[in-house]
Amino acid sequence: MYVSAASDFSDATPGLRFDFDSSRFADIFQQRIFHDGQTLFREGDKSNCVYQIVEGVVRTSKLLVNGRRQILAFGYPGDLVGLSHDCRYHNDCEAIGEVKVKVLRTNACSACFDDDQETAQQLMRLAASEVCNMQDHFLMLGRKSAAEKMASFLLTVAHRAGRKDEKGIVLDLPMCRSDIADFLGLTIETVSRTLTKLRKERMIHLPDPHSVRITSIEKLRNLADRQD
Amino acid sequence: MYVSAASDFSDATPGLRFDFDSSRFADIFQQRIFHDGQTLFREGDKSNCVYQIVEGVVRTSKLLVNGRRQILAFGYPGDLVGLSHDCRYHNDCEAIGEVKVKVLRTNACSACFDDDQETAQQLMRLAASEVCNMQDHFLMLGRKSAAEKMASFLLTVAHRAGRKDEKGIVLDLPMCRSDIADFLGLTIETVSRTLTKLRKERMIHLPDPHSVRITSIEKLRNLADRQD
DNA sequence: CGTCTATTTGAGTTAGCTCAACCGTCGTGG
DNA sequence: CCACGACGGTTGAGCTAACTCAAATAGACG
Repeated sequence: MYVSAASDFSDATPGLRFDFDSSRFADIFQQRIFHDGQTLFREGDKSNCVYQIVEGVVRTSKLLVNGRRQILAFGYPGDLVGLSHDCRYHNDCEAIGEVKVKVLRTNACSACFDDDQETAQQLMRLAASEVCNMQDHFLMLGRKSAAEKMASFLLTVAHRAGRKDEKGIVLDLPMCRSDIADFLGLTIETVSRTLTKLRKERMIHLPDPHSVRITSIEKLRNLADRQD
Repeated sequence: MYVSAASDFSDATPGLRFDFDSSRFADIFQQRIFHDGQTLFREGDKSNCVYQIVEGVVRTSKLLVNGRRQILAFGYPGDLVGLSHDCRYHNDCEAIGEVKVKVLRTNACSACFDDDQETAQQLMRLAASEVCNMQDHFLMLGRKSAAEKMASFLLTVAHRAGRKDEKGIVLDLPMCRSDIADFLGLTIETVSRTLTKLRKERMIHLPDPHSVRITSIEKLRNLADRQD
């Protein structure tokens, strides 16, 4: 489970922000580093920690028996991963590159912080707002073309982690093509072709495979929710 | 937002059950009937009610600007719809056929029931378990073929609202083909053809368009999460 | 009986998939 | 230092699952 705690990621969750009060939780907080590809947790593991990303990016995913994979979300700084309604994690979570997290131990079989009503309410709102983000992901998976998916994805990352400079907006894509493919429900080839297509249509530059410069955010927005 | 409150819907949320203590909420509870196609709420509406389905089925959905639609979930008796993390609903919700609901007025801008910690915790767990259900829906939308989607869908409905008799499991499908199509990310034609295909492969009978009899649950299960 | 709507079925098209080749980068070992 | 293989990404060619468009069928209802 993935929860966005930053205010400026999704238009659907404006102004929502959540910072753990570290002093209050000093006894249960702990910083930790994960390296590229390392697992934070796996589906089915007993869940006794919630993680808040401090630096870097993680991916949460589910596997089908035959090896097909769906990436549920990319977790950026501020986001929470690992919330569960029972004692188990319900998806895998891995680091993409170097990732620094705060580890928050939860009491036995609950992520509700029974003893702290205020925090529980914060988590409730976060969970509800995460449901909201997931709903947009549904729309994308079920009802958008490859180009529309890619445009939506780039805009989301831009909104989340884009840096503005004189020539436009610059993004890092630390995840590999197969991560993007499994997030959007496409193949790596289609991801690659679609990026090339957006480049040829002068919406983006691709200085290298893991950097994107958005050169026309208007075109990209038109594509992401086209009217036809 | 949709929350499953019944224990036996998803294998991922075993044993989770939630019944509002009506006596405790007598002052804010109210029963209400909605007729086929009637709207419980629309995306963007101010959210001051949560609904628990008592009889019938509802659909929650989101619309793309161009009219494309994604159905997020079908709400069955026991389920909660209309939870929000802010003051607004983030999807549409309509009745399918005659629907009886309990209406639960929430205080101004919160579904957290600030004054009732126990209920707040229940809702938290429900929201988390709903996220869990949604994750399975992701896998289906992003990574399954039409036949696999249909098989998964039928099994889910069977688990939720199937009746067992001497010849197998019988389901009602009160929703129309276009609802199913928009839930699975397919077209109505593909839904229809896929049902016909499952019928010809002797997994189901179709006595009429809104009834299904599962004749081989094993075949259906194999198809839903095939190993190849 | 005619109209309307939902569903099914058929025929042809296409977006995205599969399979394969190719390219550039990087780390390793001779 | 270079050769080599591994890996991630891009591109091409052909295929196919699902889509679009169209027509046929079947109930429901006035």
